Amino acid sequence: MTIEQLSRHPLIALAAPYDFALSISFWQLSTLELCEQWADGVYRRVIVHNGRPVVLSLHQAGTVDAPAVWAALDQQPATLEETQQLAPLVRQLLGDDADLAGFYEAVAHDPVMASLTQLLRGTRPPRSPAWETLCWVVIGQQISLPFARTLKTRLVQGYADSFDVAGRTLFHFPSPERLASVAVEALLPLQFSRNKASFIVGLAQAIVEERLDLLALTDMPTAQAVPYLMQFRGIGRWTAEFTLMRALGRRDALPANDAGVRQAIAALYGQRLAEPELRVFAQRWGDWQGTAALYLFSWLKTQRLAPQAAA
DNA sequence: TTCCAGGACGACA
DNA sequence: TGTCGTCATGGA
Repeated sequence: MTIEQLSRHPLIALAAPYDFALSISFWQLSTLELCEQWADGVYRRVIVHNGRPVVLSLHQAGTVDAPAVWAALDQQPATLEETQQLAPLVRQLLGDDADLAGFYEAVAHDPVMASLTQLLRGTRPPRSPAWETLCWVVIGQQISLPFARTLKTRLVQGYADSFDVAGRTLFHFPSPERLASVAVEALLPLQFSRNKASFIVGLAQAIVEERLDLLALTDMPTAQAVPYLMQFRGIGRWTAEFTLMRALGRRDALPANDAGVRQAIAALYGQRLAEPELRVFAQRWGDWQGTAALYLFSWLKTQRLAPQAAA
């Protein structure tokens, strides 16, 4: 399908450079295909629109240097009015405010990171809602990615609404209200540890009881948001930083204790660093350490996917 | 069998 | 404040 044909639809222009496919497939090994999907060049996620859950589909239209998407709601192309209404959310979902050019310039002095920015040019990982992200990250604490994925799948299969789209099942992540009412014991048969189950339920209850305000994170600098999150049981520094990086796209939020970050630095820079040393090491990226971490993750993803793609 | 995974918490010195 | 044991499972 050509751009001309696609241009029948109202377009949402995005900041360049932006590689839609590269960016969306970023989380392919973790959360993708449960609450968000990437198939046939289309990104799908369930959103609440005018008070009801609908399947939002984003179709690529444009190029890396002139990027744009067009939207559909429940498989029907959005009207001009709907597109205008959806544009801010779409831009937020796609991390359109991330200043990639600024990042590339800031790390140009680091040959390794500079080569990554060339290899992954236009990568701007999609963001997911803070509550959904926080749960994903808590689930992912300490366990392997495949097992984390198993737990995530069981959680959404048990507690999320599902939508059949293009022959696939798409889940709408359960709200805090839904998970706050779940008994910790009910998650144990899903192979959640008691700690992990109580963290998830407890955080949901904190939101319902308005002790935890994830919306307030938007207006907090990262240095304030990290200790704010860490007040709550189940959220350590890694979880706070990972959530801020993933959900809010904080360029200065570096999950320095992350095994993936350490692994990527060991592979690319030849240095196996513990958390304190890694934080010092990361100062070379200035306040772009979170964005740099995303590029390290993205590079790791290409390494992990390569053998599977060849198989 | 041991160690490591996209850790956090609580006890203890 | 820093260290260590514990939780919990799967895979290499």
